[in-house]
Amino acid sequence: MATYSPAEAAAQSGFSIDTLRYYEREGILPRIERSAGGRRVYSDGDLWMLGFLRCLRDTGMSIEQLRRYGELSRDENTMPERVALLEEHAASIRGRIAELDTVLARVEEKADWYRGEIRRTEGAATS
Amino acid sequence: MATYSPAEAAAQSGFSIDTLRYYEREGILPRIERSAGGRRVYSDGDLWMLGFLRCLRDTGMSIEQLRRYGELSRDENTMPERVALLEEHAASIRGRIAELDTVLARVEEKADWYRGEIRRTEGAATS
DNA sequence: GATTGATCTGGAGTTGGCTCCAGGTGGGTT
DNA sequence: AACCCACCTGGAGCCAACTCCAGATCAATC
Repeated sequence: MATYSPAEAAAQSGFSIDTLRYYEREGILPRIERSAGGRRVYSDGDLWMLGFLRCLRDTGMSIEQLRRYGELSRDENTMPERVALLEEHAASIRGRIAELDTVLARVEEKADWYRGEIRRTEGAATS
Repeated sequence: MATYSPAEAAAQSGFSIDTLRYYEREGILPRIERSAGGRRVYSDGDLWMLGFLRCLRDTGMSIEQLRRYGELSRDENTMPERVALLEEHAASIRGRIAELDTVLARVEEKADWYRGEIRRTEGAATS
């Protein structure tokens, strides 16, 4: 199993080093292994978790919920809860997509309307 | 043309009264008409604008961009800029939808995997 | 005309989620 | 052994976007 320095973990996950420490303090991440000298040593598993956390975060899961997921992930017997949490999040993503679809249509409609107005105005000026 | 009190404008737009004042201070909204006594009186046009601003805001447009849109809306000759701004926003919405689609698949996959694990573990316990 | 509730103003405070800082240590290189 | 850069800790600071507050005013009602 490979190991990673804080800088590598940050580069690969897209979180900043400060954010990685913050997530650990907040209990989103487990206590990360340390080297003899006290530096953090991230494992493949940690990186995997980070990748998934980034997905959740990027799709709007709050720090509070992230912490809940992190805590559950440290207990083997919580898979049903994790499923529930993920399904809830999936539902919120679907809702969000629906909302975005609706607004996208409205924004495009409005842009079209403006384009029509512009043409109309140009026509008036030229006639 | 109907008119609306701050409370009505808030109720219909979904913004709080404080937010309406904030948006006006920030130049997102135009200076709203006042009654003899100095109270704000919102017009149908204002409410329409608020409805659209809410769509933009809810789909992640920043206050900064909202202000830009608001400012442009006060000048008749800026329709091309408004179109550009809306198209840019439409593009960002489309990008966001694509991202959400991707993550949604991944989250569902993970939930499925957990469900598989749960079944496996139950099976082991029962056998 | 007194009460009550909505609204006014300018400015301070809050929240979520980081981000930065000071002062100190680790450890590979010259 | 001296250098230097990455990293450590605890805690302060920051940013966007509101949200709340104090003290005053307006307007409809008793």
